[in-house]
Amino acid sequence: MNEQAAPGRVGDVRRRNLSLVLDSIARNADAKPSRAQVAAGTGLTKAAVSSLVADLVESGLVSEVGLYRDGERGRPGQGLELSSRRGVVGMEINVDYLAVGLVDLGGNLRFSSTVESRNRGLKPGAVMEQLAELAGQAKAAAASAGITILGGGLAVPGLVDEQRNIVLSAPNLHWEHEQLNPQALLEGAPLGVRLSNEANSAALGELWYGDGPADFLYVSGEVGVGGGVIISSELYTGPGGSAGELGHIVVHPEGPSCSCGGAGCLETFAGQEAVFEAARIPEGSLGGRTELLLAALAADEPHAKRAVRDAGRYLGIALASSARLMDIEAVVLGGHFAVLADWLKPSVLSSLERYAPGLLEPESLTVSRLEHSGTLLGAAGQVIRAVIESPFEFLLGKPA
Amino acid sequence: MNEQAAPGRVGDVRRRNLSLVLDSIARNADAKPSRAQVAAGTGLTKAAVSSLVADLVESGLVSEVGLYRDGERGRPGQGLELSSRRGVVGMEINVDYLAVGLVDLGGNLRFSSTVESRNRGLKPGAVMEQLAELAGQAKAAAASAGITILGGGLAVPGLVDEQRNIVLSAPNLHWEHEQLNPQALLEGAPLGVRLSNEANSAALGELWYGDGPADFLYVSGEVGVGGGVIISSELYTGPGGSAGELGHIVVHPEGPSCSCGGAGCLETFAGQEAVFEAARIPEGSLGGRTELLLAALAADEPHAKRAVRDAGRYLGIALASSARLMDIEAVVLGGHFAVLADWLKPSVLSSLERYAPGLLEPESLTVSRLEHSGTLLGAAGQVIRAVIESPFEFLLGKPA
DNA sequence: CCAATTAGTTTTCAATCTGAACTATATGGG
DNA sequence: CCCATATAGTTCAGATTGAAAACTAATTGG
Repeated sequence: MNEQAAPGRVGDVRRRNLSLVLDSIARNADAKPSRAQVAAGTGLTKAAVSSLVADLVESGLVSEVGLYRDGERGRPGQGLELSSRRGVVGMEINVDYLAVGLVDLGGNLRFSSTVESRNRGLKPGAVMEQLAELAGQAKAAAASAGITILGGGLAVPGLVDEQRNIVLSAPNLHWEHEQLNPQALLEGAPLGVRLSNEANSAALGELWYGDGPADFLYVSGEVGVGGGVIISSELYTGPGGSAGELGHIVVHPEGPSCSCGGAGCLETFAGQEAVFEAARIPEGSLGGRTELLLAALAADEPHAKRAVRDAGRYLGIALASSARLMDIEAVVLGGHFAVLADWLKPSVLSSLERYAPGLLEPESLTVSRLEHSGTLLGAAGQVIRAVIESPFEFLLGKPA
Repeated sequence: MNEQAAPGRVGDVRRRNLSLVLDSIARNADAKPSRAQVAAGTGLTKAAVSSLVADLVESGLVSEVGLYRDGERGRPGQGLELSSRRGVVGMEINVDYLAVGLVDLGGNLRFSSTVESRNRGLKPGAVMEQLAELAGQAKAAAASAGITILGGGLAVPGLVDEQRNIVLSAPNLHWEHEQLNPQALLEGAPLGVRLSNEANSAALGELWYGDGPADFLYVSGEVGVGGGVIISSELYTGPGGSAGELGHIVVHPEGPSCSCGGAGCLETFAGQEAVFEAARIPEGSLGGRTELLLAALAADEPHAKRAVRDAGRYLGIALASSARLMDIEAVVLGGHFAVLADWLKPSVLSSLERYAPGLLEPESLTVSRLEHSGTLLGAAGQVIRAVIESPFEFLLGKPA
């Protein structure tokens, strides 16, 4: 007998409805809905909602926030919200910085801190030590605000094995199959620390806390070119968990060889390194290469303009192919591409028009406004979503 | 309040378990499992399974097939199977033929019939009239075998709006936004007729009734180049339902313009028309263009060999990009590509090795063995799966 | 101050699973 | 031939849980 699905038990109904109620409170966080409003929104009866909310309040996931008098008549309701006294720590390792943020269950960034750090080539251990210091700051901030930390999310710019806490490959850090121990960053957090990919986390951040629609492709132009695919408000990771590698789509069969071993990849045309080089902005320039590039663009410097135009053209090709294959209807530009958006967008759009006319509307190509915090929010958000999706685990084993 | 998920009711548990039991019987069709075996396989108790099976038998979806004595001692079980007296009609409209098949719930092709028909440029009405004749044959076959027809699936080589029975675009038939009335093909079938895309149906046929693994990309080289993406044993259709359009991935930025309005699409290098032309096999050749091409390849004719090699090279590029973007781990070649596989595979593999080394193992590039019946089985299978996934609907309103 | 209105709780009921006890039907050794 | 053993399948009590309806609580406005 080959089976997979678990049998439905009577108690599953309650698990599902606990999640449904919690999700409803999360979605309507602005309204601080009452039990009656949650009942109307979910389709459950008031009686059922009362019972479910009682469990959620007892577990500490939901708080009552005083009376709520909005209507004209009748008894006022008790406003409900995800507890602001439970939080998750978002963390990010990137090529030239480290960052942490403390996010409460409601998705508010209550504390954050970033330090520059040239991590390329450093051993994971050394980087994790530095990150632990930052995590300590977040823990201190949580303690002084009376927030219990439930868990954490750690985003890295590479492919990860989430189950086993391994960074399979992060070429821009020069990491290859590195075992990490992210749990050590937050000793004692009941949900532990979840490892994730940077572009994927940024995409989720955009979905939950930015302007992302239910279906879009997030394009992250950090040192590498990464992507995150959101379908029906869920991250699409593919069977092996490494979907969204937009940077290694082949955009020219005679293109230069790529660090991935292939050739003609988008990253060889639109990666930061390729753009800086084509724009003739040497490595180690004083004042920062990005700033110099922006200055050159503002000054109409021809190499810079051409470099960005070409990057946009090939990005357009990759987006056209992606849209055909995955039926993508919207694109959000992040990272480096968000910074360059004013110069990049026109050539991306004209390239899309040439290679896939009518497929993507110009309005559906948007630019992220979350900047770096998007990745932190997304990394933490994955743990928050895990709580919202199965709050049952919290009902008995309540954290202090 | 913005909500989507439906609340869990107590009765949902039974709906889910009915499906679970039916699915277990379907998966283990070879074993004709007993109630006790289903209980062991699903994790439900014998008591629950007995009650669920009673409902399924009463509805006519499941039959008992005599005693089952396999063990050494003890009371023998009643073997269970999906009823062979309930069936679904699979139908296909393609550019140069029409086909129907009668498939019972167990997935056995009980009757099939194909006729050649040059449908390109014909009005949908004329084609549907011809198809109705074939459907009549299937109905007659069902009647004489005592099979009740529950519904049907109709596959067409183009993009469809499944909800509204519209063929949005089938360029190779010269159809554009055509309203069909597939229900008329099977008057009175309780589940109606479901419209679907040919490549997607073929992919599902491969998954359910062929050798397809749980995750793969099916590539259909009919007149156009189509694709179907299977992820975790489910068809990935994308937010708008048009995912898998492999034929219009851009494989060369300076490539020729394409019927889709774009340029450099895979179809302009690897579509049937492009291959025949490059191989210098003129339209309307006596003996069939495919047969002539195979003969030319067998005779080492240089234009033919080059045409197929180039098609393979560009197909390899498209597969490399697809694998990066969607994390695809296996590919099944179907249609024209299956016929040409012996000559095509080497160049596809060397192209993959050049553009995405190590990404796809050579063994994971396989060739479909279902041929045309794959599409019929897939089209019908979608209705069969719908029954397996929600058998509850059948419990009260039982078809005769 | 009371009618109207809305929030939330209590009570009764039905659905449905689990678990244990029970019945049904086979095999095989004495 | 018969009974211990084993396996299949059924019956029934018990627990969980949401629906529906009746009820209590709290507020506004005339």
